[in-house]
Amino acid sequence: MSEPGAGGESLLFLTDEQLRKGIEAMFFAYRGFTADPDRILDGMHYGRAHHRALHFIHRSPGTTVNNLLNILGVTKQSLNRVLRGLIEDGLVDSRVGKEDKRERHLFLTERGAELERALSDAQRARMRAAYRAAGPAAVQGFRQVLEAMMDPEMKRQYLALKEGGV
Amino acid sequence: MSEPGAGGESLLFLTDEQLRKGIEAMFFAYRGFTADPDRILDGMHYGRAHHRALHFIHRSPGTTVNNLLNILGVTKQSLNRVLRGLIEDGLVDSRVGKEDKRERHLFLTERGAELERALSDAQRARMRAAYRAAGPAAVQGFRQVLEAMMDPEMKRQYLALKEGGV
DNA sequence: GAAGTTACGTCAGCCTTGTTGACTTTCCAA
DNA sequence: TTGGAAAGTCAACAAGGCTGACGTAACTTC
Repeated sequence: MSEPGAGGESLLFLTDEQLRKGIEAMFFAYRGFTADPDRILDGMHYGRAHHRALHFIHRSPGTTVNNLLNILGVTKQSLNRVLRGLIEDGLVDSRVGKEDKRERHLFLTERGAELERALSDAQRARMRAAYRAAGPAAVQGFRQVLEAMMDPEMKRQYLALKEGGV
Repeated sequence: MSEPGAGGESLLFLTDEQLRKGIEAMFFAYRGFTADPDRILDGMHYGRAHHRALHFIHRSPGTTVNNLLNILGVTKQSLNRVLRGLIEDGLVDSRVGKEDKRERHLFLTERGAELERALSDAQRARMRAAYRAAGPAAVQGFRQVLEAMMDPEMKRQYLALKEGGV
């Protein structure tokens, strides 16, 4: 697949200018990446943090608070606030663990799944358009660079979430 | 919802599962992307917002406040708070415009340039490592997908910042 | 020259989302 | 059985977004 090209050209390639463009591309693209969900959330008293929680609960139903904490990389107090709102509003269901009663297992309710769907539909639509515009080969490169950019621990989490093949 | 309906292989390609992986890759990679500068800023009473200001002032010395506002996409009140701190601490110099005295032109001071360098060295190091690991072809794809993900207006800004060729 | 517009700064107040610290409940192991 | 660790909750604070209102200087237009 990639072939780092022998010696010479892969050097020339990594000018500071090239790297700077990559950095700015990440900055501007991330804004686009979050723009659609943000727009939907705006007005409801929810934000990006709620979106993230919904996403990962949808993805791993029954996950514990601690689990979610590791994935999201925030403090439990911060997550708890977000979760409390979602639970009170009936978007998320929190069930005491059967094995270990200290744990809370999280699930989306009907309404929670509905909002999650709206958010991820919007985000997927943009991603789909970008993938289409760039083409399959570009997408592979995109994923490769992103994976190489993650901290090892994050990458571990990301890959563990795989479950669905490449 | 998903699955378009024509064409051959580009179909299989854009499954919701593929798109979801792309979404999660963006999420985890962005954390890595900001981790090193955040670590440096931590402890100083600065944050990511200060980093962004320093970056774009470094990049376009003499830029006006309004210019920066458009690039960063925040309100002037928000930017002003950040800028005020940087100016008071002697990292940024604000000079009244010669042509139009209403404008303020922004420059990094010696110390400002120093901090900017520390931040962008760290960020570039990670980007360089990721580029090396993924290879030249992947990098091209990476940039293509990111550009396609930007809002048109952001993309315009991003390309206008080019000045250095691809 | 007066009136309107633009660029910038600032005050006040709000919201989301991060933080730390202190606490309870539950589990487990010495 | 007791003491520590782990999971979760409550309280308070800070950063950095936001809106709205206002002031001032400088430019532009009529």
